[in-house]
Amino acid sequence: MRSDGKSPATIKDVARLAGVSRSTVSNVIRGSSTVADDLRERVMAVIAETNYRPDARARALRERTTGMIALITADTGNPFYASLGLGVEEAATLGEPLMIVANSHCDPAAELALCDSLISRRVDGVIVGDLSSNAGFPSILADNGIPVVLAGCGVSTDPRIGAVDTDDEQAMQLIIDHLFALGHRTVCFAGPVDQRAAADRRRLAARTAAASRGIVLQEDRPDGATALICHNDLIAIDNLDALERAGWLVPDDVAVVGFDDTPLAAHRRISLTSVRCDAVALGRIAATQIFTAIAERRHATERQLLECELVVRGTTGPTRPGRPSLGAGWNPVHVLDTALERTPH
Amino acid sequence: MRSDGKSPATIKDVARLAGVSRSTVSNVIRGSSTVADDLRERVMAVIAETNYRPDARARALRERTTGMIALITADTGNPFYASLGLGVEEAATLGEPLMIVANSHCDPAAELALCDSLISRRVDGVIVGDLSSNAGFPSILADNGIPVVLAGCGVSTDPRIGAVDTDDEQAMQLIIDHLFALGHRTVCFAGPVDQRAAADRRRLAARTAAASRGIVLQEDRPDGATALICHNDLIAIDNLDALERAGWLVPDDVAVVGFDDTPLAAHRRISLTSVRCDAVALGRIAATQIFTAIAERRHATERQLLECELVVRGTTGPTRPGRPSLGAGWNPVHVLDTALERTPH
DNA sequence: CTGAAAGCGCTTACAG
DNA sequence: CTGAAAGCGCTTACAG
Repeated sequence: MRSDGKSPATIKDVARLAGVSRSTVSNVIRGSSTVADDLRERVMAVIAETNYRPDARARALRERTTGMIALITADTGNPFYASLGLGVEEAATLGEPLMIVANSHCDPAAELALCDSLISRRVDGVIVGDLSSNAGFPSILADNGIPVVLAGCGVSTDPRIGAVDTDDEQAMQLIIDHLFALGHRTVCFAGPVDQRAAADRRRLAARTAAASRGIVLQEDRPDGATALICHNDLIAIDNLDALERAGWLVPDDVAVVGFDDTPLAAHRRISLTSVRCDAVALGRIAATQIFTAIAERRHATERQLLECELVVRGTTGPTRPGRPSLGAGWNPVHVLDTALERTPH
Repeated sequence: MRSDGKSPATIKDVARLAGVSRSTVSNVIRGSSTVADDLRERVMAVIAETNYRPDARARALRERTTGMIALITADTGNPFYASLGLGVEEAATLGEPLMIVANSHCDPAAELALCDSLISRRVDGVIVGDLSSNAGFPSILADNGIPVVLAGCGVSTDPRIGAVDTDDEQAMQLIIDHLFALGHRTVCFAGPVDQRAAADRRRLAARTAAASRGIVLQEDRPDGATALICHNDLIAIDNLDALERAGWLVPDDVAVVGFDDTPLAAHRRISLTSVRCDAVALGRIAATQIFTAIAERRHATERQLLECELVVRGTTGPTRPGRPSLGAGWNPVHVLDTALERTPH
């Protein structure tokens, strides 16, 4: 297949051509130990002319490390995960480990299959962007000596698993307080179509916050609500669309709140009230945890919550007495896994 | 690090525990050759109780294959790439190869570094979602015996490189014809901030199509244009925002056209006229090419263009005499690499 | 049908 | 400072 019909040069080839031993070539490559200058030069020259690149597979086998980490995502179409990945990338500059980005779709079977594959491949660490409710795979990874940290999807009961997440309780309290001040007394929480841990968590936080204000919280049912609190911006933006197509006015009839403050929330035509959390920082922190855990050959066990900020925009406003509230005629849209499979309107 | 303090079971452990040779264990795992039922059962039992998982690193070294392919992306925040990845995933069910998704940001230095890493790791194949203009790394990959196909970013001059892309010439003709019919005679093409091959290609196609209608095409400058043809939806949506913030009316003063027909284009509040191309199909076709190339130990050399369809929505309308056209007061926004780093308005 | 042996391409003590 | 040897965990002919 190679144009020249030969297979890639190995360390053996280089050693032979340079007239040294394989150990010496290895030492030159790794910059370790002191190699005599003339030998080093000879080896370097041969490496350059043969275009030799050490085989990472062999190295991985020998060094018990692959230089690869995995980022497990729920929904590649959500810019939130893109930011998360960017944060990981930022933190990764040092050892430049390669990232496997895998979309589990929060499907338990897919998660398990992925977990198996990741263990077989002996990835150095795993960052979980979201997972199905009560998913067991992080513990299986830990059982196999792989450090894992949850990023943006709660805190595991397994002490061997690290976490960095938004402070959902605080965030939901901000949302509820904002809606309460605007006069809303019945609100609806709209989660994703699948069962994912992050949504469970936010749902619960919404419940607590609502209770603190005496607000009635409907979950995934609209009955009488004048505001829609959505699990994330993607869901919020989709519901905004669905509401307006069904004839409701936002924010006059019903308020809509998102979560993540993705770039689009700030778009003039969308102007979505949302919770800003620094997804890039989330990724960076998770990655840092993982990298130090790998370096110290231990699990990642730190847990950290990031404060959020409410960004008020055009989709929330005061309730207007006499306006219709949501009712039987309309149901919140539970965005499909990747928002990409929706049929275009 | 492992909770039980032991390292993962190896084939040697299994062989010992089952009282057979390593070859037999290997045969059982791979289902190959006929192993006596009783031995098979014993081995299976030991595998189950030791939780043995073959080490993919060793296997890769031995089998000269890694079961990993890479998808190189320009901008993870663009849902277009998410769809592309979904298509690859769809086609991958058979051998369930793991995907390395890497964001080159279309930066030549990053591309080269990534290329190096991919060669070292001996990935089985590479799908390129976009690349910098005249990037040489696909040929370097090919030099190293790695099949590569460009998906959605043109056709390489290197015959060893496969391609599947939108038919930009046809698509641009659709756009130009549509705008011409609406009365537009001067239009502006807005590309991404970086130099990427896909944009070069579209820019050229716009030039040809515009010439066919006697339309004046301004590139990245607004002067006198009444319509903005954007390289992709992300750029279009950002420009829509920028235009309206600057006081222009869309579509009354200026028309905006996107490319990709991402889910958001269909949103009621955005309603972006765009070119629909099946990104999932693009990914699926590219992946199929790669997989057959890998299986047949050759380069992927097919080239294929997919027809596109123009979806007319609310951002394009007839020119209105007397309305202001774009001028010195405003410049198109060239969206940053990942659209995620924009400061929120 | 089963196992001993060689080898994939590296790195790492260990002699010299 | 340099090289011979062992070994990482697999698979694949090849004997028996």
